[in-house]
Amino acid sequence: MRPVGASGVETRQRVEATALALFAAQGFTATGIRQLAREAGITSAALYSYMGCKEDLLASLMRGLMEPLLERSQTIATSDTQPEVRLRALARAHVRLHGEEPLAARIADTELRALTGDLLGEMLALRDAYEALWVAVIVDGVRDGTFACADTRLVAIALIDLCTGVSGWYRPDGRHTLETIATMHADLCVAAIRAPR
Amino acid sequence: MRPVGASGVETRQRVEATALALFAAQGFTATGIRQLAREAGITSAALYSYMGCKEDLLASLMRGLMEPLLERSQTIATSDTQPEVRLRALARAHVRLHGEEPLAARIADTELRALTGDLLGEMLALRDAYEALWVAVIVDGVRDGTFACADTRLVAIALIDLCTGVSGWYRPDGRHTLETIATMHADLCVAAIRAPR
DNA sequence: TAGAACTAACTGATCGATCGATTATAGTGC
DNA sequence: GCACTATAATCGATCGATCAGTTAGTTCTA
Repeated sequence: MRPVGASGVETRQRVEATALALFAAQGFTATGIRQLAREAGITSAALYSYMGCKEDLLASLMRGLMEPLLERSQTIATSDTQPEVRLRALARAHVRLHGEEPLAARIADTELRALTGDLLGEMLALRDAYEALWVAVIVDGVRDGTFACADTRLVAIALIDLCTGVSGWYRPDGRHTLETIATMHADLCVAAIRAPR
Repeated sequence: MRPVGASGVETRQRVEATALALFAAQGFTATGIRQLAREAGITSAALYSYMGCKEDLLASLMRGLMEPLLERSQTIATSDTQPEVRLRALARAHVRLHGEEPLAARIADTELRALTGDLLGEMLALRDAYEALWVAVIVDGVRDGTFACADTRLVAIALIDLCTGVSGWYRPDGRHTLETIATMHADLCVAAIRAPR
């Protein structure tokens, strides 16, 4: 039964926003499609107009964070600037997106294990490509003497993790702007591996 | 039907080890008690000899990480040493335990949202008490001029997160000993917030 | 010392509930 | 009239937890 004035575009947005909120708050598996549908204002059967299956919905939400993050970061990592400038910009981009999209970030950071098959492969590839950008920038910095570190991959992961917690606590009405927070994290990253003078 | 030679002590250990592995690999909610029981070598009914309910089991696994972590860290944070020494030791303790107990760490880091009521309150209190130790040490370091940072809480969380990723990749047969990795992380933490000279 | 009584360590079956996904159908809007 | 946007009902399956019962191991007592 189609309600008066129903719009597929709006309903899709509601479904996605509801899924973001519920998956982030209680986890993918713990969110049943009946709850998702009810809170999106439709029935569970109607959900399948907007998603292939539940796992497809999860993957698309995660993609919604990972793809822009990777894109922004690829541009930064390949820019013709000093490694320190690039590392700062990588950190900023990471914190910014995690602050702008905390729900998607939280899902992307915790629900990889809910994915199977090709979807899992795809998300792992995005994650690995993203990490590789950080590694490359740090390697450049070590090579030109800006940075010093004993294990580039370990450090890249540690710094990415350092920038990741924002999604758990940032609020737009908090003490600092997201830009300030992003800068603080960038400062921490650069200071952490700056080579001794 | 009691099997010949069955031992409650051994069975309990198997249940806990199985739960650690499964909860960490696929998530708490996605791990059904029939699977847990089967892989522990008993039936789902027998599980209830070893846990109050599924959520109780989760909480006890998380407690198994959080309590020693908090204990070790309390001793460190209240020791009569310089803030830098204490921060290094906090980071080491964190990385060490996350490397020694990667499964419990992974669960503690991702499954808080599966808890409800008093259990959730308890775990949140442990987490908050733990964070407060880092904050206190960093505050001391800022006060005595060793450290410089604009927002102590933000930095404490960022540094804890920096040390947390180990549980995702450390393997005992890897390139570095856990002690070396712990030291690297401690170095990153101290360098990240050391005051300019 | 043997058997009864008890405790420990389970089992198969069941309960009430929910799960993700599908199907036939129906109202809406252009 | 047809594409869109839903619905109620249903399917086959699984969920966490409980219950009545069974076997193994230990202790007690006559």
